[in-house]
Amino acid sequence: MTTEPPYLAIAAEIRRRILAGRLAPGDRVPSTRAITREWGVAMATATKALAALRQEGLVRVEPGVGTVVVDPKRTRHSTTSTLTRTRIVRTALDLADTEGLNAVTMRRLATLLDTSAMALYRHVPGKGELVRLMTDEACGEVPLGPAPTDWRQGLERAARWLREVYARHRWMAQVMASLSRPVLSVNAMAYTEWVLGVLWETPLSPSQKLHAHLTLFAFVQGLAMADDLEEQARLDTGLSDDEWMEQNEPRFDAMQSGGPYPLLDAIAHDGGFELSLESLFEFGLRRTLDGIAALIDETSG
Amino acid sequence: MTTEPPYLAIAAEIRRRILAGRLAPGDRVPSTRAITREWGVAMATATKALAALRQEGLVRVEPGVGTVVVDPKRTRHSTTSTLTRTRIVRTALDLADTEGLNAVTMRRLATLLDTSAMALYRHVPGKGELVRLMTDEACGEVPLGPAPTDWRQGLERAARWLREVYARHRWMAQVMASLSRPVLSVNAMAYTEWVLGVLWETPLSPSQKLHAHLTLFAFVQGLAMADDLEEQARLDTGLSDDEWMEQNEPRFDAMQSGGPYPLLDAIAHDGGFELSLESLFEFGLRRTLDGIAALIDETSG
DNA sequence: ACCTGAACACCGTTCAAGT
DNA sequence: ACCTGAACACCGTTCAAGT
Repeated sequence: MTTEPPYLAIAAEIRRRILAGRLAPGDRVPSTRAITREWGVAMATATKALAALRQEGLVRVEPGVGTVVVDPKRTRHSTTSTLTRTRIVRTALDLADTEGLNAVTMRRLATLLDTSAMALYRHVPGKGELVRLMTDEACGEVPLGPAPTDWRQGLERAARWLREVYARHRWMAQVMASLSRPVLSVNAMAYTEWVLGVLWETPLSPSQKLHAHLTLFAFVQGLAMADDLEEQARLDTGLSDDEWMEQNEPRFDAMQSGGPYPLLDAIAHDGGFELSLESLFEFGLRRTLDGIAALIDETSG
Repeated sequence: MTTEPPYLAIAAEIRRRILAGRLAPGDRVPSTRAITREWGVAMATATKALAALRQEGLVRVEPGVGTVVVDPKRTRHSTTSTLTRTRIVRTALDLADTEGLNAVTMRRLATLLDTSAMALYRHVPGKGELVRLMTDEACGEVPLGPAPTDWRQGLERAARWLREVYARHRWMAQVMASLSRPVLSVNAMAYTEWVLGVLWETPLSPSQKLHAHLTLFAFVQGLAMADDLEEQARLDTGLSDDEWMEQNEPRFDAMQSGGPYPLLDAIAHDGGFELSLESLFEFGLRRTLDGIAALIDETSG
């Protein structure tokens, strides 16, 4: 038996653990750091050992997790579909929807698409532009339909359309809000045009039409931001809203010492009166439309 | 002359450049990378050379910039004020106000406070909690004053209060919005209590009171988000809104091919009818209050 | 008691090199 | 033409060590 290089010996040992089932598919194999400790070798040796296993196809680097055991049953995308801008944008969209915008990193995206991070830059100039493409794609998913003749029905449909887009893609609340630098999105522009068209027959001045549109937009945007923050909190902490409230009860109690809040208390003890973002949307939508109706009455009267 | 170690020779050369004025205070000295290229030495040598200069007090590491020449005139905080939670929070607040929330990193904060990043963790459990402390501090800056007896005046004052808080600290739009997991802030709770108090004498149900409050909150939040995104864009790109518009004109023109937008065009060519977030705030505030007034009339009538 | 340095596991992006 | 690897200059946080 010739003296085997240490890195091969280490790779062999980890291979044995995998084949014996002691390390199941998806499990993390020892990190380079762990290997240096366990075998008393240098980092370079540990890295080489893992690289050998990676080359064999036994393990794979999962960004954000570490090096994990590959599942041999999961038939790897043998039809290595070519990398295209659309494929990148769609994958990024899915990722943002399920794990939040923070999870969309070039490296993570690259492993999902089975390429290197740098290959993405051949199809997309950078992350900023990628996010812009994602918003445009998202705005194109839901059709607006023909504009109703009644301005109120039209504004209401526009608000519901926007709310649905945000509901499908909560992360969009973080990027859509800019008013003076509108998102360079064909589909977002079509939406604005649609709303202005709906208001065209009203006696409002062009400036008032734009203000009316953006008032409703800001309200829906504020709600979407709340939606997004809560979703993000759920993903980050793994806690539901109720669990979070329960866990933070002592802190809320401690804050009571800063002064009594009888009205807030009354509401909290009634369980927030079935307050949901859905009921808030319906309430606020009606109030805002009533307010705009008052202005239109005033102007035409 | 004994053979000087290479790292000392390199340090001496850079020192000469500084003393000769070829490298002025604030200028970047060669990075470790640049040193390896210029002198053909290993990274370890380059690092040791810079460390020597740092120890002398001639240069200092400016996170996000590199190693820069120290200004000897700027009398360094000789009264090394002790590190306290308040001092950390105030410094973080200033930093977020001037450079955005993204600029608030533990390392950056530490150099501003003349300590190591890890020293901060002795006073603050982590970054999330730091941001929470910042919001509470910010909400405490502006006094709400006594509540008016008229609900409409009260709601209006609440909206203006919130808008002022956001105007002073644009980054807050990113963290305040959550409704089901309220920010654990004494001062934010006091604000909610104040608004509910203002609405107490109206004939609205408790649930409607809460909805009315949050409708206005969502609107102001949506506007604040726009403010923040625009500020952030200005900081990131260094472009004013007008410069940005000019630079992106070709892209907007290209989008026209996706369909004609006559109404948007008409507005764009009139310069947006003096649309500003300020005029939008005034417009939307009035509409929302009118809408709530309609509900109150209906309920009491 | 308080602070530090090195390390871990990440980021986006540049650049030179490979097929 | 397309993709890759190494590198740069960062992150937040843990841990063991220093004064």
